[in-house]
Amino acid sequence: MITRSEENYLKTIFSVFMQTQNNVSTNDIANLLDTSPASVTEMIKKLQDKNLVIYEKYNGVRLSSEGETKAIAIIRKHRLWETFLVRKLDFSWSEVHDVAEQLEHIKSEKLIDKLDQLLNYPKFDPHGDPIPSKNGVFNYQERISIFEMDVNEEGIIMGVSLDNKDFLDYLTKLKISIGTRIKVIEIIKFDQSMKIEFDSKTEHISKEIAENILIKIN
Amino acid sequence: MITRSEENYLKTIFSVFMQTQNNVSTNDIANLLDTSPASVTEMIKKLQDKNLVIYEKYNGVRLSSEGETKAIAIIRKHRLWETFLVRKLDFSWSEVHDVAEQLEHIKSEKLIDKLDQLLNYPKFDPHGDPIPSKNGVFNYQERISIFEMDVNEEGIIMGVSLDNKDFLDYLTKLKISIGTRIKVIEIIKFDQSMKIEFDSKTEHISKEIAENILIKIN
DNA sequence: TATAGCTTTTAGGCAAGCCTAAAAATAATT
DNA sequence: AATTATTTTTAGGCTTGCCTAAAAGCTATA
Repeated sequence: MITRSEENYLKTIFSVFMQTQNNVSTNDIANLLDTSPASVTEMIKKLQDKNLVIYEKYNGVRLSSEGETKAIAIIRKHRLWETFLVRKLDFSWSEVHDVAEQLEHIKSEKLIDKLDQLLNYPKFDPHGDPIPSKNGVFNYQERISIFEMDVNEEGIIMGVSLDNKDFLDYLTKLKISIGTRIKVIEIIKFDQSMKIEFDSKTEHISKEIAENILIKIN
Repeated sequence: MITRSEENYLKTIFSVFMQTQNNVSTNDIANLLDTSPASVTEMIKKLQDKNLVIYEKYNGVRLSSEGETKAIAIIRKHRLWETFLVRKLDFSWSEVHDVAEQLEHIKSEKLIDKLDQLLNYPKFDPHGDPIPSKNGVFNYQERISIFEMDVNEEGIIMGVSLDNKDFLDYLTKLKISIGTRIKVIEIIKFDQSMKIEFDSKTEHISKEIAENILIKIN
């Protein structure tokens, strides 16, 4: 049996490894899980004993294939629950995270399969992140941030790269959501802020905002 | 913050007290929670420190009003989740218990309110037990078991008094569910088994089955 | 290459929630 | 009422998952 805490470690190791393709450091895990490096070392050893990670002292850690399977299953559950909360219970973009963080640890294969079915087998969650299928396959979608776009370029919003309440609330206020078609009107050299057009109106967004909104490419 | 374990103790104390109207004994709690009496004593002290129970050494325990509020909230969550699983995810009568046991500990008031709304504010769960409202009010329905009925008496099934997989699976096989109208045809003196009629057919059920099916009275 | 500065690990501790064994209190029976 | 049986509590231990402080190992820079 895998504990809730172990699941959180696996999820964290998975997502850092996805981004860096390198063994994940003790310190990084400690920061992300808001715990001490000493606790991380200890837990990694437990995960190693269970064959869920590959670990070498002073050299970081990565998931074994068994660990990866488990991590993907947790991510699948998290993203399906987020989708459920938004679609069926009218949660807003910014409210789903904490609740999904709890729901992702519920153990019942049938529950997740049925939830998947209820939601009609969604491929992306409300943040635009891919939901792995039951057999662990992700449906990637190449995305770039608005910040990387040129003037006059157009795109469809496909997700965000930041899961921060204030950020998401601001997007809601601007009425920007997944599927919104936008066009870059102007880039202000001085502060790299951008004027963008969508739904027949223009808005001015900061560099920080532009960097964290992702559009579909090609 | 109240822990999952504490929640389970409160729930247990509440339900035993409901049945007996007496202080609940250490041993009873230990048996129901499948733990040792020593652990129960220890936990009760913790709950007492948190003002959730009223406890006197060697004299059992009962809930404080604060503890009762918490217990009712957990029962509300459990029964709403059971209703959700059956109605929205096609779980059968017998499958919901274990999953609801996990889901009842998810902490989010909004989640429960929205779930309640999605299900259209149900008053009874799939076993026919009342779901307390947000402010803790139960909608009781007086019920008796089929075993207490006389020959030729009729009634509508309103619930069960046993949450056992084999029992519930058997009811499913007989196609007996909540709302089914039944009539007692014959009572066999020897083993107190009963012939009952429903949906234009007769079935023969044992005393044990009859005792655990509840019908609406009046 | 030696040393200063991180990072990581080890060592020793703590709270929660459980355990067993033994002691104390209560209940039942002779 | 005294003794036996049962229930409950206390005492001491264990595991999990966390902590801090100190030691050990790496890395970067003078």
